[in-house]
Amino acid sequence: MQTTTGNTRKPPTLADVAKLAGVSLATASKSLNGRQQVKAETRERVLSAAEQLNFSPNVLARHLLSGRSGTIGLVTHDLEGRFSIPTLMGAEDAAGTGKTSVLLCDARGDALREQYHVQALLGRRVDGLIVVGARPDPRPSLGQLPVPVVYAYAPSQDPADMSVVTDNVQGGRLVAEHLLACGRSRVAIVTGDAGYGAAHDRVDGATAVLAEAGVEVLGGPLYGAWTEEWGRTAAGLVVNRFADVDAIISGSDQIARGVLDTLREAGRRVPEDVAVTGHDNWEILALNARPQLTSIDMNLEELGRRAAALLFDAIEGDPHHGTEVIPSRLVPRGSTGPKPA
Amino acid sequence: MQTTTGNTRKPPTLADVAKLAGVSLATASKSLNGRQQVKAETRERVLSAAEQLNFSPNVLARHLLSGRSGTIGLVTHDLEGRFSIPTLMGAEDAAGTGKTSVLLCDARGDALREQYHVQALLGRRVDGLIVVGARPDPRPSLGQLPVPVVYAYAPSQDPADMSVVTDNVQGGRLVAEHLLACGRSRVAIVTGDAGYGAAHDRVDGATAVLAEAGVEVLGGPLYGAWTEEWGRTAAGLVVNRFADVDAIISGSDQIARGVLDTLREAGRRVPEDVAVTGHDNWEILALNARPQLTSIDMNLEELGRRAAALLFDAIEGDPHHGTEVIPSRLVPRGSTGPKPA
DNA sequence: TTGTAGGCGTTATCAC
DNA sequence: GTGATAACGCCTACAA
Repeated sequence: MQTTTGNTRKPPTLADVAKLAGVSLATASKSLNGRQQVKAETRERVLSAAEQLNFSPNVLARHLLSGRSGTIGLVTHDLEGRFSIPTLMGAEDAAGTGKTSVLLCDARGDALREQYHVQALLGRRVDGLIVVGARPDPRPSLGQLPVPVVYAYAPSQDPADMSVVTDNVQGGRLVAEHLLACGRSRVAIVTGDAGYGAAHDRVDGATAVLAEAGVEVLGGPLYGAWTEEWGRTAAGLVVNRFADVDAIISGSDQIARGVLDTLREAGRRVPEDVAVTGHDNWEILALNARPQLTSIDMNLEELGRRAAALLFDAIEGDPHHGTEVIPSRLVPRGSTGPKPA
Repeated sequence: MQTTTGNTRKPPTLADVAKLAGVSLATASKSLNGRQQVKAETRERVLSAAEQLNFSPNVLARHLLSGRSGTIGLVTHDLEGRFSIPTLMGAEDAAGTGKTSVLLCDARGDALREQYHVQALLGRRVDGLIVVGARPDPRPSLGQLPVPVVYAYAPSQDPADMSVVTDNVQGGRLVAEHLLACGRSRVAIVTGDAGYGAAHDRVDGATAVLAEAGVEVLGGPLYGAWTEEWGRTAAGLVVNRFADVDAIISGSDQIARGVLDTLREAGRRVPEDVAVTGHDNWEILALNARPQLTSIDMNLEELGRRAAALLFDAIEGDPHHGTEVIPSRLVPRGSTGPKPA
């Protein structure tokens, strides 16, 4: 580690390096940037001078010329939440590997705050913007901006925008296919708030597959809340009304946890008597469940990476349009399995 | 909303505004920055020109002069984790209100990646750095850097650095005081990995308070893992060995959830027979528990805000030193209450 | 009250 | 191979 004396001194500039190496600014620049038009020995001298001064080039100054800041803005609406974080990780992943950095803002679901942050980011001359929603329903477009925008998780209402979302319908299908493969035929669905498009999509995917197999959802899907409490309550309703239920599809892992609790207390064995599935693959819930929870992973990190990739394409001048859908995957665990004969 | 035509055109510059307003660069600058040396009417003209062009000043260019980038770097080691997010929110909160933005990097617990990110951030001329750890144990210092650094959640091993951490000892005390106030005297402790300093600190705080009241911890604290599974197992041990236990202090909310499950299945009523406390106040776990979980909130957002405040102080030339401790607070819920007579 | 000119740190384009 | 020099977009003395 270099012995940088003091905290306050301004960082060394290219001029300092050049002076120390006894060359001109131009030569110093070329040396450091690997240009070929400089003698090896000279380059050595510059490099060691830079090393000695602990020089790191001022990226901001570089931006003035290039017109690119090497920075993207990430506006999230759900920083404390479950869904934005993996998306954000994926985006940071895709961005960070190169030499673009991520400016993070939390708009907390407030359109005004969003507007404010977007303006601030534009002032910082970000090369592009990713907007991560809090829930998967379509949201208003930011409109025409001087830089490309990708909407992640929550798509833009404007089909001309770029959006990346999870495939909730397919997620629902995966669950149903899995349960059918397990030999289940008395299937109930317990899911969350009917105000969420995702709730319906997941139900639609599942019911479609079940219907093809001639299986009807017992009593129809039960909508409620995204809580364990509702899972417990709803599972009670199901068990009372359909004693021979052999599978319960839950709209989220939280709901599934509640379902599992009620089943255990009702003396139903999982998965022997009743198979249970969750959704989201929230490991803190899924892995700690008894038994561990079969769930749908929405591949949110992949979604984030994809969003970043689309954004970079657009920045490079190759914009896509419309909504891209990231498939989910089933993560089978102990809460499902073949139905005993 | 301005009708910005096209996606690709370069943003307008101050020169464009000046030209449109028919004034010089300097006058345009003064007008936009509220300098007094310009006629009201002229200012109007400039402002409306700026409006018309949808001009937003290039903050990066401004940095070249001021030497400040209006940006801080946030290096986290636990982006997917429970603890860094609220800290990050607090920091973003404190920063975002002003006009400094946050550059986010996830180092994922890897020192090399951390080093890399720090260099990248320094290249971007951040005004300061906040490093958020993944676990509360002391970590190696980054050493002398050209900008101030604050270590959040995980303190630096070097006392000359600035650190902000949670008060785990005090958290432990709060729990013990609460349980004593509830009239409990047969108290067990179930906590996580003994490799975590936080586990010991919380235990120490609790046992100290209990000892003062003449209460010993039944069988001594049980160390294990930060999982529900261990909570279930350990609670089983406790109940078998100490039938008259009337309180179980859990080292985390996850553990507490496991404890609650075992107690319910053992036929113990909570809180009547046994009071249970958690730690972390992870709402997804605490609020969904039966009954809802009394827990310790570490005030992580406050921690983040404080870290940012310390950083800003240091940036302004008023650096603090040493480790600042943020007190926790008890959040009482249904899992604790007075012991019935 | 307004305009001119220099400089912030870097890179690219030329001459040398 | 190397070195002046002109940008980039903005701000701030200073001059007019």
